[in-house]
Amino acid sequence: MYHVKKIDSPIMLEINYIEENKAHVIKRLEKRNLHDAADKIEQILAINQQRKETQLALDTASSQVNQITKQIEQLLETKNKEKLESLKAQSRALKTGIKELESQLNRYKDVLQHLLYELPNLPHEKVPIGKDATENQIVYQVENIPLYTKDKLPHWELVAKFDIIDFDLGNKLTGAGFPVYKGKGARLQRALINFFLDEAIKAGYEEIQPPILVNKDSAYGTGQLPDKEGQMYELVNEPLYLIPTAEVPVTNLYRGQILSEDKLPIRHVAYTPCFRREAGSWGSHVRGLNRLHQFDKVEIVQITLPEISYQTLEGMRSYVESLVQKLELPYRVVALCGGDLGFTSAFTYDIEVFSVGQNRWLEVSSISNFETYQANRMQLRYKNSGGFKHLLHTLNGSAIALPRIMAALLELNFVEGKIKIPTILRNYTGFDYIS
RNA sequence: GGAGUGGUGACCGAGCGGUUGAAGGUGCUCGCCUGGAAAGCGGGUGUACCUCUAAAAGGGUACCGAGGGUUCGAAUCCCUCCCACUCCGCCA
Repeated sequence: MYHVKKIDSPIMLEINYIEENKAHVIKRLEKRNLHDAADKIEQILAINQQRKETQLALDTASSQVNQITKQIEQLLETKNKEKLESLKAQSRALKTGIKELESQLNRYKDVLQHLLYELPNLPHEKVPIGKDATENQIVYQVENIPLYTKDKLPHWELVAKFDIIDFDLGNKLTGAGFPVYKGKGARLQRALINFFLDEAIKAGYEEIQPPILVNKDSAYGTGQLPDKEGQMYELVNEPLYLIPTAEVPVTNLYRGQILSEDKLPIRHVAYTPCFRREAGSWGSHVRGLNRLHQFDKVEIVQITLPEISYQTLEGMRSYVESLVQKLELPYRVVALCGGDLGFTSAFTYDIEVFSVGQNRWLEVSSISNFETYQANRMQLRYKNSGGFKHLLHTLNGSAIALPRIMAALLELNFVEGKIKIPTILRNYTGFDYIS
């Protein structure tokens, strides 16, 4: 059986913060519309109190045993057998109580760990108030959104017309949500991947090719577990998960590390396929490439000092914007409101491109600052010049997820019966049109 | 799949029942030396939890892959599991 490593420290760090900032924590959690936030926090603190009391009782008893052991050591040479035996008996008697206390303590720790693992990150103060996606705040939008006209086709019609992506073949091989890219469709996708990777490398990100299967420790580290249990594909004969995003393996590269300041910031880019079960989220609005079980994504990850992480977030945002600009796609940037914010994130920007064939915005990138949330779970820290250890901040962003970019790109550039490839991609595709 | 070796601190590496939170080294750090550096010399340098503090200092407990057992006492002995490496086989 696979055993998730129990980590004492992050739990306790976090619990102390909660204890000292109870009102603040509850208020922030309520921003997520977590209505029972106060109850949850009270419950956590109550169990923590019991944990402390048990710890104290256990330490006291253990200390007594240690005292007796020392006395025995001294007595070994004098041959006072009776005294020796009575001390041994005393120690044995204490032992049963110790065992009881130990198992009690472990129970409290387990419960506490579960409760804390199920607590989402605290939203940053700038996160807009709101209950769902409709209340996200648009922070930027291009001025001229292309007009939807009847000659604009949704991408699922275009890809069928030009025979570049085949959903039926995917159904045959695997099932819904696993499309087959063919010919110029495959080449366009590969061109985009290479373009995104090259751009990231130019921007100073180091490329990584991680495993696309990860173990439980990794999935807990970045917070996919326990929150997204059931959303990941899990192997039946090994306790491994197919990654839902490169964020998982790439961030976990640094799990358990104490980095020196001169190594920071860490900047990585990785291209990987991503796998998501998307259980219960299918409907007519997710036709074609809009939602898939397997898709390709280029992901950027940064690990930075806490004091600059929001600057870093802005940098990542403008980097992703530069990509959609170079692809000449109309886009907007939204700040996710409390109700729409992901479980692990403290602040998230979504980049959405306009789909002229569907007359709607499509999310192509999500750029988040997790602050210390993931670092805390992963025990990812740095040592400053004074020798003090602090948790780092982790961030990541899609740069960019392929399917919807592909969809928007095909739809926008379908003019006069053929699809024009954006100038910047032509060196990568080796062709200028799909016709 | 078969056979074997091994998992110790930021890192390398000793220890194989009591004075070991853990030798030695590297790294880091402070001081001396120097015009400055290198070398050299001397000192310091694990983590977490509990307790005590306004805070620090202090006190206690636990931790040598994980879990359990033996013992007054376990890094050291026993059991189970996990992981890594090596050789053979098979295979991209």
